Amino acid sequence: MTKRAISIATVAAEAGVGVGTVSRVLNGSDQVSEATLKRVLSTIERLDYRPLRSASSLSKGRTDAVGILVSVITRPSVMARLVGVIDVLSDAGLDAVVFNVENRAQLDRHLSSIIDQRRVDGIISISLRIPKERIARIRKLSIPLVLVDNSLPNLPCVYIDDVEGGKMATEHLLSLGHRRIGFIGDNARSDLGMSASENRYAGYLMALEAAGIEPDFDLVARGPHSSEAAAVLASALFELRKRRPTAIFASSDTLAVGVIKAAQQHRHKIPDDLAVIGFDNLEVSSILDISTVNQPLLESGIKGASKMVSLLNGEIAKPHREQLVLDVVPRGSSLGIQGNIPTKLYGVVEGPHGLQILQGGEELVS
Amino acid sequence: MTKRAISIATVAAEAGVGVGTVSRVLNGSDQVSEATLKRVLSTIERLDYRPLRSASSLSKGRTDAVGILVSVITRPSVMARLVGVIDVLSDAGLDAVVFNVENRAQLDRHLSSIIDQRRVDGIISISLRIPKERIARIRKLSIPLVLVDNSLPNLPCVYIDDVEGGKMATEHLLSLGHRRIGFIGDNARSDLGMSASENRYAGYLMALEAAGIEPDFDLVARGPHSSEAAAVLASALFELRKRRPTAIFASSDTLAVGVIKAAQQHRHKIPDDLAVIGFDNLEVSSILDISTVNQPLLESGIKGASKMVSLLNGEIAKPHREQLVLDVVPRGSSLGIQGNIPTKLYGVVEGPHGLQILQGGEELVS
DNA sequence: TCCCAATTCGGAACCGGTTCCATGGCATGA
DNA sequence: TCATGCCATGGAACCGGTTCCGAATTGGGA
Repeated sequence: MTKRAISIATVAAEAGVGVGTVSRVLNGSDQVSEATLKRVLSTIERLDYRPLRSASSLSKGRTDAVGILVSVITRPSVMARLVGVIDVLSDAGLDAVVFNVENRAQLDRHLSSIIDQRRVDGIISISLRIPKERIARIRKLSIPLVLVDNSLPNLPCVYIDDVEGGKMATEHLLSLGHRRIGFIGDNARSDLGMSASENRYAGYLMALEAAGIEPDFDLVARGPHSSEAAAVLASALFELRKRRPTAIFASSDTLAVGVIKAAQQHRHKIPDDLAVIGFDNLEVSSILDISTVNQPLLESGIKGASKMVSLLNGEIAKPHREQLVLDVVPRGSSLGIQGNIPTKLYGVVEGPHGLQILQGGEELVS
Repeated sequence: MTKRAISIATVAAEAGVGVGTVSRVLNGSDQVSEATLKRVLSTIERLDYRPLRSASSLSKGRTDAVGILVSVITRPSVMARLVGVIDVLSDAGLDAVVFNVENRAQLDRHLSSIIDQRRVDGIISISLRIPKERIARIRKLSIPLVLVDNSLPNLPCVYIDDVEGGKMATEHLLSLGHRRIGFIGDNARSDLGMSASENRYAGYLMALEAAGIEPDFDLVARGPHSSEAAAVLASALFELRKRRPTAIFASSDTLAVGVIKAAQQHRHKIPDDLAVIGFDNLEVSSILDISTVNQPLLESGIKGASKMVSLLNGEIAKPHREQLVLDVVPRGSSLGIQGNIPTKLYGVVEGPHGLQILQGGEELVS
């Protein structure tokens, strides 16, 4: 309706060169003489010309965008990974197209639209299991696929050993002398294949067995992934009275928060009456002084996206499959040492309108 | 390298029709006879053909993608809005391209690349102020722009009245008899223009003035947006001994968590020694029984994205500028009523391997 | 039986870049 | 001086869809 947007032809005409030359300038070819380069660049500048993305996508045969499949995105752990992924892609000049997946049907719909329409150059899957037949199809089209927080043979992925993590958490409680250790985890969701909680449960069982303790399934409870649900489940475990657990391993910090809240309601002192350990080392566990198993969340996203960038550059992702390390972070909820608030580098100063902590003390990522 | 992907020409040849006809079938034109329609459809099915996104983008002149600019994405409040946006866009068949913005330079870089290369059809900005000159440019190119958690004249936006919210929170504390009310908020960040905390502070001052209370700037503190920082600041306020606040308004729930933690460390009973109210009504405030001001986070994303969908369909976004309502959610941290854990619909049942809360009781969004 | 309008359809032109090939100019070496 | 070769360059062909125009077919009415 208004005047037509300037195209590469306009620039070429204006600069008195051919379209090929302008294209070469845009793509930084060295086949252009100094003088022409300068002239074309100044024309581009003067006309404020930018090549149209979809046109270059069409002829180049790639989109410079990466699709990110994310399970229930609201979980803080998932989010941390996502942030890592987005930041790396953005630095590499790639668009991050995010697809939120909440059930199997959505997963299928998104996958087929992504794959078949080639709207992205690669796919990163976060905390999600992709069905076998889809993987085969992706392979056949040779679209790079990277798994984050998941592992499959022959595919580049970044993952942790959830079984080992569950074992570590349980061993921590065992080492403190606990024998009746409860487990609170997520409902198994076979549709999306988020198996972290169940794997941690497996580790829990292994640790108990190694310690010669018969597992008591009355101390095991599962529910939706929310603090509220965990609190309800913990309350149910407390109803066992004498037979109640002296310690609980919650398969994520979000659940651990609920457990602690329930314990407070029931007037159980932490950690004397009930020790608690969570998983993930979310910010909330630090401030609430909850023991946990640390896993590098942000890092998993960063490493996963880096692999994708390598693959798109035709390189081979250096460590093809990468397992990140876990470590127990003991805090007040199991040790009972009154941990002080971590002041880190924070320095409180007198500001213009009250007290102030100056920025930069903040844990900035990049 | 391998056999060339099938194109619309292949389908046309195979079905014995012209490319135009195939295109009409793809786009649901009614200018196609029943018989041809069926034949083309079956050919498409047989060849498993899908039109290439970038090709159709080029000729249609649109990308069917929306750019989402997000401030520091890690904040739960921002995340909730983002989820709302993504879900609505996804339902409308639009790609969500997410850009994480952590400083002014990034904002500029992303904006120019988005706008100039026309890689998206519209832009949604979440909790972010777009510089005036950029807005002008976006307007000139007539690219739809929707603001979420921000408001500017003549632009479609979804927002709340932060000043009013700050007033409501403070009035809640005043109504409980508190006179020495502290404020803990974020550092002002002029670069990204996230002014929510400062606006809530303005409301705090207004409420105090309306109650005839002289503001005491010794009770005001600002720092980075984290629980840890808030805990440190709250501790500093407690050092005032006799002059210390009897209540604190934290400009977000994340900060309120830190305040409560600090109070516990200092052996201040909540709410008797110290009442606390936050802002946002995050999940954590519910489980920790923290009073707060509820704002519809998910809804803001949903409404913002809906406006975008309307705009892209050439319609006019119905309520052009939409202000969402706030309401105080009084909980234990100010009222002191021992709120029980909200059990909602949760029913605990005996599962195959321990107790279980069946899914569906979970607060599913869509 | 003939004419006109409506319906359906084929295919060229086009969207705006990229790439490859042919060309012309210049320098170098014999 | 001429042959050789390299480098810079113009421009056609192409990427894979969409759209529009003109043609062919059909049906109905006179």
